[in-house]
Amino acid sequence: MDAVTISQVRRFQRTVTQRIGALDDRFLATDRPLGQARLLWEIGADGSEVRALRARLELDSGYLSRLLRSLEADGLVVVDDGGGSDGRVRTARLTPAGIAEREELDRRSDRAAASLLEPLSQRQRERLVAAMAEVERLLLASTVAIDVLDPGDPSARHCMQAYADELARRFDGGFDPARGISADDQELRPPAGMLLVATLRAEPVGCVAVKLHHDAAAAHLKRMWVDPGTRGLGLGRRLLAEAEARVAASGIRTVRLETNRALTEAIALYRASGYREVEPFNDEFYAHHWFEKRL
Amino acid sequence: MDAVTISQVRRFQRTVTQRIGALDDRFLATDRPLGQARLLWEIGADGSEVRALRARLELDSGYLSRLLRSLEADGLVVVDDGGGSDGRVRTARLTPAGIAEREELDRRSDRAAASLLEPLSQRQRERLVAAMAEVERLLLASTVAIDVLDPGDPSARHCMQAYADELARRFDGGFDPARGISADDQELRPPAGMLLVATLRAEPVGCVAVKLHHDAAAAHLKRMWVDPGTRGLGLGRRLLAEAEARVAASGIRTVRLETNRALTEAIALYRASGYREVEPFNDEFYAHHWFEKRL
DNA sequence: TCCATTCTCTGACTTTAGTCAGAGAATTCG
DNA sequence: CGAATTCTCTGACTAAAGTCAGAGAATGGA
Repeated sequence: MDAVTISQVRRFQRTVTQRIGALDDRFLATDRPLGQARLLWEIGADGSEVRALRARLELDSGYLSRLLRSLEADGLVVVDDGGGSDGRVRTARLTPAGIAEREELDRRSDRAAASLLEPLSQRQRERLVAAMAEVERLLLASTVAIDVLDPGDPSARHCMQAYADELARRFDGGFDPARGISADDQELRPPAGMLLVATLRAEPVGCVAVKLHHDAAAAHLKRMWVDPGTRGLGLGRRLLAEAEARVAASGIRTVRLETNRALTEAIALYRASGYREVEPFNDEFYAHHWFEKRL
Repeated sequence: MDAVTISQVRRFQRTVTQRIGALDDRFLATDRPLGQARLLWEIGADGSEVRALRARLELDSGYLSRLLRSLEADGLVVVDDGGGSDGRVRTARLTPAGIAEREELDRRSDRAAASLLEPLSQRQRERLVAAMAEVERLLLASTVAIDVLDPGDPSARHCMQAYADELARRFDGGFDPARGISADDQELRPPAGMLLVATLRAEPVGCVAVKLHHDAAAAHLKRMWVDPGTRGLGLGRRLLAEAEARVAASGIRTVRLETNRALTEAIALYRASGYREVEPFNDEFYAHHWFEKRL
């Protein structure tokens, strides 16, 4: 990769960690250690399952337990089985004192952020905030990982369900998967096909299914979905490119797909990615447009 | 300050520290603790005075000493009196093994930066790098502090010297301070006047002198200088605004200044900041333009 | 010249962060 | 139903990071 680009990224890292890290130290520093403060923050006003905290903060379970004990000892937190169905899972909740301390942290963070902006002119502030939003958006995009998952995987199921729900909402007359061309689990397991799932911090945020039809000349894409909350990150394009790369790796040189006229942004994506509209090559009930791309 | 703006800054902080911090951990992690690795890095290929390291990394002197001892024990560093004139100051230098390890850290950092860019499209990379450069530039700008310094202060002297050097370089026929209107130390100490100095991480990067003339109706600005390396950060504008605020605070309602035609960017700044060109109000040898602003 | 200051270093600590093994209760899967 | 797994917790550690006091040599200023 371009050396100038990389050195810009590293310079950014240095400046930002210095400047942003310094704020953390100066403002968040109560008499409370950073680990406890972070946990206090992460529990939130509505409480959190201990299990979720462990996942979000990526902490050792023993260590987390001890942190909770120390917050409990200070009267900021109570831990109980939050009335949930699973008797193993415990829930941490802030006491009024805990809420007060969390609000204090909040105020300090606000002041820290304000102190960053304070020396700048109005115009500079606007530009900084806009550039920050852009950096954040693209860093988020670069955090998304795309992997082949088994269709039975919970993340995969979540995507399929979300896909079906969205189509049901957007199609005139709803969507019934049974009426469309199948893409059931067997067809999406290698070597028959595969399911690519995009995940952002362990949350599934997009997918695309590939049916390889090794006997036929063309692979077939189905179940293309991107979480509405993560649109604009170029995820659709990445999923498509990843799928195409895998198809090409299997020796097939043509990719086909069909889509519904309601899915305007998908259609735009296909066109922009080099897909040509072709005559119908199947009788998919929900399709209005058929596309093909030579790899 | 605007709550939306502040929350954008805080969201940025969270995303960036997560994403950038994770890279640190995953890639920089040799078998060497972070503190040692940072120190190794900071010593640099040419060595550094221990005193300078302490200042740059803001470490306790005992702690730093111990870190140096452990790097020395691993054969990566030697500490000696670097042949300097001050026998108390010691200098740390990397051994060949130390240089090799530093280069390894360097390669890992490069790889970390590359891994950040890798999932993105070419277009996204370009946008990310551009936005990073903008954030960095503005964070740098917001790091600059402006303070009133005594003209005898080393930072103040540095600015005055840099100012004179620059004029000597840019004026046709050079610059001799003795031929211009005076602005000597006595005139730049309260209450007669003051000297504002902008510093970026303890480095002086700009200044402006204010002569108050309490008897007269107008204050007088002189010695406006911004370090060439930090131009484009809006520093000139900030210095000017700060000076005007101090003038206003002393009850004076008019600011005057004169400048040379060679200083085109300064002239543009004065105009953009609301200064009107007026008839010559003094006989400054080096001046071609005279400006005035009502506060 | 002498006194205060600077610079580095060592000794003696504390706190924070984190790891690992395993136990006990609850749940899920075959 | 029984076995495997999940979830939380405690005990017993280690390593890293950092603090504080003070000593000894070198330097600078009155």
